[in-house]
Amino acid sequence: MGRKKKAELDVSTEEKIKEAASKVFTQKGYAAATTRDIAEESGINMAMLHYYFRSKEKLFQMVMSEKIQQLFGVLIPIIRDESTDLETKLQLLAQNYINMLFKNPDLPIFVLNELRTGNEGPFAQLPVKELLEHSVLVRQIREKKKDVSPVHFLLNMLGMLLFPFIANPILQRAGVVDMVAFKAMMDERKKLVPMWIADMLKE
Amino acid sequence: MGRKKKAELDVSTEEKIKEAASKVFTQKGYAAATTRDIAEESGINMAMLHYYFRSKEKLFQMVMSEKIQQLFGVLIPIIRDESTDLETKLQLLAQNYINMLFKNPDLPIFVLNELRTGNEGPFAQLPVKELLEHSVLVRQIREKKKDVSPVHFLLNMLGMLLFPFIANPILQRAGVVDMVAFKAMMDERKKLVPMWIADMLKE
DNA sequence: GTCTATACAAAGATAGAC
DNA sequence: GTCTATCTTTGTATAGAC
Repeated sequence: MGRKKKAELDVSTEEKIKEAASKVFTQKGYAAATTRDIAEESGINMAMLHYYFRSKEKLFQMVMSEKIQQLFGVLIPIIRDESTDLETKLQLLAQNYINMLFKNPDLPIFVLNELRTGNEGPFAQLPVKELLEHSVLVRQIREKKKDVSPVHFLLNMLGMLLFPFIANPILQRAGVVDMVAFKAMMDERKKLVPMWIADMLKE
Repeated sequence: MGRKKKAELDVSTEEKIKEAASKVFTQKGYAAATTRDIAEESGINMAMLHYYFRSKEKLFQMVMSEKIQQLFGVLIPIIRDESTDLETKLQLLAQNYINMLFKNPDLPIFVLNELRTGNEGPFAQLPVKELLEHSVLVRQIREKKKDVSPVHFLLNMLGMLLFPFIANPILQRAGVVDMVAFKAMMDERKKLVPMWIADMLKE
């Protein structure tokens, strides 16, 4: 049994901790999550947390970096693709983003809230400025619509995709939709949102 | 000096605590906020917190109720107004909501995050179902556009209004906009968003 | 009503045995 | 590498004097 091997047959302890941390941090937020929660969730004890990661803070940084990648990573290749036209990009963005959000419904609020309350670090990774000002998508938008800043349309797009997931808990609790109806609605939006945005870019 | 009088010349202790609590809870979130923070911020000591409110939790409930009112209260009278037409409503919603969000930029993520992480209570106050299914605004939308659920348009509207404020910290840190540019952009959106929504409702 | 001092619990970190 | 037991700090709640 190689003790220091990184890739074991079963999931390594380090990986188990990371997964548990990811789950607990996302559900409760950084401040409310305790190392005891995480230890329990991963089936090991607190001493191991300290052995692998040195502190709650370090562990959180690790999780956060991944989450930010999850939240924006899908978008980047599509935005930069030279070979697809604007309409195609809008459709791909809507489909991929909604699919990703179905798998990680808590992600947006969690990330944005942690950012807001001070844990800012890992955002430096993202080439936000380039994506919003010099990407292929932005160039294509500029060609179509010269009198309004492309940033408006990107905010519209993301807002229309993300906001329903943010509002979902409220909608469900109020009985406006159940899980099935919400899923159906978001599937409709995969077609509707790109269409609406395309219309905004006309004339 | 009437000791039990509620309305004094200067701000009452109770009010000072509430204001401090509002500030600290909003900035840090429930879990990260401490009663020590709040006491210090309000210039009094922790014992007073317990004297006026019985616990951190109770104090939070109080703050939260107000926040939810702030976040949705402006919208309700506009949505229910029998005397205005659809276009007017869209314009009023955009203007009033953006103005409110300028004054309380942290509000949306804070409230939605606290809701997400479990403090659900005070949302029962809001007549969400009625507003989204039987309000005057919804009726007016249905008359214009019969083949798509009104909920889609309300999500679009709120998404386009709220999301920029949610994304603002990221935009500013990335250097896409500064405070002045963001303000200018949101002022543009007061006209643009109602226009876009109106276009979605055409034909 | 307001303060100082303190009880009590929870949480992060770590020592030391195996 | 992994565990149990414990130290230390921080946070909520409260007792008791004024």
